[in-house]
Amino acid sequence: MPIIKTDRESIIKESVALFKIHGYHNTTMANIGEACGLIKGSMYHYFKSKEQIGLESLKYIHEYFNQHIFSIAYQTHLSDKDKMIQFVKKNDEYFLKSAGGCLLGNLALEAAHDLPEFKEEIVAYFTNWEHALIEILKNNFDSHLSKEIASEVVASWQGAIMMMNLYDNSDSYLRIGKKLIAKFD
Amino acid sequence: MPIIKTDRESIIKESVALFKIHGYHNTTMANIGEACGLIKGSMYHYFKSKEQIGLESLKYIHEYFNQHIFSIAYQTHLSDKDKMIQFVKKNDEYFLKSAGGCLLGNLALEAAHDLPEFKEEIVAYFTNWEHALIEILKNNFDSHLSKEIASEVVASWQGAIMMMNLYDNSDSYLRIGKKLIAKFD
Amino acid sequence: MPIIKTDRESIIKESVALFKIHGYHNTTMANIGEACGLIKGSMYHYFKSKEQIGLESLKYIHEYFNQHIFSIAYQTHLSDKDKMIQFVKKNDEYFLKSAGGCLLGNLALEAAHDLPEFKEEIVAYFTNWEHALIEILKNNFDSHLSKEIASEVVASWQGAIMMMNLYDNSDSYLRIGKKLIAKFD
Amino acid sequence: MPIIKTDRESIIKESVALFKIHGYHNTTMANIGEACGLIKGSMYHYFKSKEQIGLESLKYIHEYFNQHIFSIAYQTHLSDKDKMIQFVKKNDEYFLKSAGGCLLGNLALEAAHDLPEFKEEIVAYFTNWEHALIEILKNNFDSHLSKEIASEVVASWQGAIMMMNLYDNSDSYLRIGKKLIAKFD
DNA sequence: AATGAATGAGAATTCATTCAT
DNA sequence: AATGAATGAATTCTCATTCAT
Repeated sequence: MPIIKTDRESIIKESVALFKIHGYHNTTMANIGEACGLIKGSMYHYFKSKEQIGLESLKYIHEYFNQHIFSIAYQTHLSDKDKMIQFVKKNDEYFLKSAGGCLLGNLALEAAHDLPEFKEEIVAYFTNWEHALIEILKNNFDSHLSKEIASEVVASWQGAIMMMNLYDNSDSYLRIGKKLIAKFD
Repeated sequence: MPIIKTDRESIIKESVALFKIHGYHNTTMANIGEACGLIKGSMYHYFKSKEQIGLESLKYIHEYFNQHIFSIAYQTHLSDKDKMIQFVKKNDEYFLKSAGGCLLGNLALEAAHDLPEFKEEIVAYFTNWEHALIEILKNNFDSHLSKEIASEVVASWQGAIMMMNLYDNSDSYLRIGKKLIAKFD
Repeated sequence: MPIIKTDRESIIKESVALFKIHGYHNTTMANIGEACGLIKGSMYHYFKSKEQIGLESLKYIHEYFNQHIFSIAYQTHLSDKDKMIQFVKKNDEYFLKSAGGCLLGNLALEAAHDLPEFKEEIVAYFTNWEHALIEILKNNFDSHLSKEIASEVVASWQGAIMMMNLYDNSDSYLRIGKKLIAKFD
Repeated sequence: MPIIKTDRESIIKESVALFKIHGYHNTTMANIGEACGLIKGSMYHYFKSKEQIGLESLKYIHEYFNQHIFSIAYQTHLSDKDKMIQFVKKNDEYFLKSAGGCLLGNLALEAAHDLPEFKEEIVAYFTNWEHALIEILKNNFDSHLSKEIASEVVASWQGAIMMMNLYDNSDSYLRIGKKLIAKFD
């Protein structure tokens, strides 16, 4: 996993914010530069292309989820229910706070047909998300059902994030996590 | 409302296909022209701008759903269960056949922040979708629950369509419709 | 001199109005068509090119001046003073009524370097104007002075028409004619 | 006001020359670029649009006149007659040397109706020109007559510059200045 | 005569990228 | 590391013109 230096990291952070809101193709190197207090040409000191910035942005967020959210599923000192509570809590914190929804979800549609490296990262992200949920569910649901629930939840969350962005209302989104936790009662 | 003449309509159809797969900003007038057997400049005979093509593409699909899918909810000669069966059937037919997922959903992520007219149309589409579902549900579920189910289903469907596009697997997507019909047993 | 048919003439009239206000290069065939209630392609039934419309517009106005204004100088039944009074009167009538100034003067600058046929017509127009004035002046002023006055007056009138258009004030313009008539007292 | 950096200034200078000869609408960004030894897109490094180049070209020449010609009227160490002699001399130098006539006058005809910012600058230029002349005249002529002479002279000069461009003959143009100076004898 | 459709060249503008300093 | 300048390709859009009907 890429350990990003401070300056590269700040460019990535700004890029993530811009890509989430405006999309990949509708964000320019000049936009990113402006957000970083640099001119567009200076970005090429840190990244060899816009595509690399895009890809590292995806990896950066993916890694964030791996470390702070998906990892919860693999902790040994928590009960399954507590894992799920933590998982949902962290997930909600991230998506309620972060304007523009889910970077990987947003770019999924733009990238699926034209940017294979992006697609690969995005697929891996959603797969890891599902695996994490399966890990929490597997002791309480059989393997097949766990998989079903996991993929349903990931999809529902993504759809709900999209709607939350359109309607500026988080009720539906939050209900998904609540129902998921309720499965452990 | 948009009673489009044959030629305008064929441009819109090609545009819809391209926008769904490549996104709005990553589809050029030259791409659209090529798909229509015209040169790029000729499109301006029919539409005053790319943005107008985008907006009419959204309206065209929205209208298609109004006429062929959402309308099922308001038919008087069908039972609620049969309405839902029909609704799900038509929905599935559309999304399984049509490459690239849901135009309105796809553009929601790209355009929500930069193209307010697009956003307006997209919001109206999802609202109509929910209203149609509520109409089918309202005799069997109380008002509040109907709304909840409807918005959940729309979001889940959108999320599932996104995943179907990424994973090339329709199982999760199809399960949503099945569960919805099962609510009437 | 071209005897223009009714329909050609109405296109020319609209074109004159548009060229005066917007200039030659900034007036499109579509603009002209719209003003005539035709589509742009239909103009090619009457004229083979935009350049021909431009040239005939110049000739049309030139001919108008020949017939209605410059001709006054060559009438035999009027005194020189009365000729000048009539000349100034007709001139004033034309330029006060017609929005946008002098077509030939306006296009002079656009055409002088890039449209030699236009330039030729424009030069002929101003030359005829001067000749007419010389004709009226020649009995009262020696040949050299008549020429000087004539060319000064044409230039002053053109400059004043330009200013009248910018400032929306006809005082300076009208003074030129008055002074010219006063030369016969 | 426009303290233009070297490179911006050289683009403006080339643009002025092109606009004077070919007009605003008939000069392309590619023409300007070629004259500057750049490709058309590179101009956008210095100016945000063609319109901005046009407007700055007008301001540049206006400023030139303010500093080198109009300013003569407000100098304290010269007699009125000497001011006028200097004024005419500098004016003549400029217009005899500079191909294509008066930028502000030329664009007045093209732009007055479609580019309000251009018109504003052009009006201000001619107004300053008149004010300068009034300043020189006011001690020898009453206020009303000074104004009349000034506006007549500006208009005559503009008309004469137009004719000088068409006929390639500066006699009439030069006579205006001579007569103006003679008023002080 | 007139239209609507189509064209091809070219217009202004954008943008990722490169490079000398 | 950072900048400002420059590039070349591409993008949206315009426009005079042609042509089949």
